Amino acid sequence: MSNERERTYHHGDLRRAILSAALDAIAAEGPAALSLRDLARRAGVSHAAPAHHFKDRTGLLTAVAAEGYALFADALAGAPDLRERGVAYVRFAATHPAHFQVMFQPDLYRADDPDLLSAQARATDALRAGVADLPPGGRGEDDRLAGVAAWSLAHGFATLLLSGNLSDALEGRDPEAAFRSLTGLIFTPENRGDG
Amino acid sequence: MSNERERTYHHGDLRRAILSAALDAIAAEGPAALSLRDLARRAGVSHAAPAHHFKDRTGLLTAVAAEGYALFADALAGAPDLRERGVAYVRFAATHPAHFQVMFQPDLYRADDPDLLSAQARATDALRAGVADLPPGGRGEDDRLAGVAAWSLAHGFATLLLSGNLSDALEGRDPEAAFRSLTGLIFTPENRGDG
DNA sequence: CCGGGCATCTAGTCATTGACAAGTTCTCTC
DNA sequence: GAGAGAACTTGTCAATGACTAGATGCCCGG
Repeated sequence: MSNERERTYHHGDLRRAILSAALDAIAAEGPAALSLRDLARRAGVSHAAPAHHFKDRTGLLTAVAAEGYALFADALAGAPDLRERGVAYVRFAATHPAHFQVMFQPDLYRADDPDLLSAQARATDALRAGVADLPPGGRGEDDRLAGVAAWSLAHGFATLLLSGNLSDALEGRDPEAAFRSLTGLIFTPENRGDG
Repeated sequence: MSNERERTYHHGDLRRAILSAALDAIAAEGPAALSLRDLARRAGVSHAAPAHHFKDRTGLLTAVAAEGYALFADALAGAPDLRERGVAYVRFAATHPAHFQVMFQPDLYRADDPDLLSAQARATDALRAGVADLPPGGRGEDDRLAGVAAWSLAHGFATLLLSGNLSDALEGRDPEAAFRSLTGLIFTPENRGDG
């Protein structure tokens, strides 16, 4: 029960410790720089300890992606309308950069992992629910394209933000607020979907 | 002068051979899976040969990014108006997935490389030129936001496309065409910038 | 209370890789 | 035709991911 740092044989919650350290490392230097042995050192355990919880380097990244999609689904579910869902999308990326980065690089993890799949499904549902209250529509498959458009806008903004490509244009402005007013430019009154 | 595969001591054009092999590998398995030694094997040279041309693994990826930005600038420059520039953006991503992937992951390469910087500047100019012919504007800094919006839309679409997230929504439709009609949904006549 | 079973972690090893150093072979120029 | 330098090779080292076998401590049944 050593919740303290009393260095017993059993760590207590090594899985979470490794995951958190991984998130820090990814946020700081990208997923490529991630080293299992380094994470083990930071957690004060042997070099093979992480393997027990995650099997693999890929397994660790799969866990990151799964957790990411779960948190993502929660974040999206809390938003009232399409616009705020977009804002939540951007906010999630800004708040959980490591998760976000891994989630959208499928070559980093095992896409067939059960935990990942269910979390991913929840997130997809939340996303689709947001698109559902788009303009009246009736234009057939254009509705789907409109969903893709909204998704692309939020995703592009989030991605560019994380890669540092928006720092010039935003000049220190709050990204979230910037995105909110940005949507105001695009979704003019006539084709706006929210209240 | 052995332009043939006559296996002389000097390869002939090893730099390009390594670069091309790298692009293949990245497109197939992502930048993380890239191995200098593997590229050397494919090119039929010793394991240290790539280092002479690229110094580093990071150096190789820097070269990829630099070439990418150069090609990107060319691709963007050819487009007549904002919408077509967006289409060119998407087309570039689809045509040069490896370049595109590396370009927008700055933690993979050396951002202060001279060649990279000049190519990047050219691309940025081409991008800004596209935004210049946006709606009449007069709304002050909203113009900048509108540029960010257009960029986000194209970038998000391209990124989601490459990560395979649009395959469901597009159902085999041509991504380029899909993006084109998508822009038609957003840029309604009144705030459309092109002819 | 205690003994076995199991999850958790350690220690040791191997193949692979990136990076570097030093040497070899070719080419080009003066 | 020699030497200077570019292009490539060989050899080596530390670090890493992955695997195996073994040590440790917690928990549950008797």
